[in-house]
Amino acid sequence: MKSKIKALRKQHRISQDELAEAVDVTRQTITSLECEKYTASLVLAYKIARYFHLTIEEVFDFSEIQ
Amino acid sequence: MKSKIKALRKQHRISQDELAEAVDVTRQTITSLECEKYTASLVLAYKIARYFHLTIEEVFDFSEIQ
DNA sequence: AAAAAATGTCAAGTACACTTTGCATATTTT
DNA sequence: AAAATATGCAAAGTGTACTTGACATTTTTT
Repeated sequence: MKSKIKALRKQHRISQDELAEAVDVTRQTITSLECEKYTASLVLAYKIARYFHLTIEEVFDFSEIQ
Repeated sequence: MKSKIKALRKQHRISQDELAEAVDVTRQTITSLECEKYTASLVLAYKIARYFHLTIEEVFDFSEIQ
């Protein structure tokens, strides 16, 4: 699923490692989300959105669903 | 994870079966979410929220995270 | 230019979201 | 009260989110 994670991360000038630690997953998980290898779980989506002070819907792109 | 799914479904006077069909999962999945057997995927959470014309954050309870 | 930090990827393993089928009980409708 | 509909649950299977560890390449810093 497309998302603004990479763009938000760059705006905040933090590495994948820093974001990973902040939301309590491995760096590999962040890489996979940014490269659209798979879709975040609901809880991880929430943690990432909250980290950037945004809503889930603001971070993830649901336009291609259904 | 706690959610307002059951309450919203009753407000809308639809069965688990109807909601399941609307969001393209089995009735068992809806039962499991309502009984907190597991947490919806991001995509399913979105579909359910959209069905009720709400945001994901309005339907699911993230207050117990972290 | 060299060193350090950041990123992408691969492979194998674990945990859990979701399916399918089927049955038992509860609730609603007739 | 009987019939129909709705709900809860169990067990076994599939797919995928996420982990771990390790390596190669790119980007940034010195």
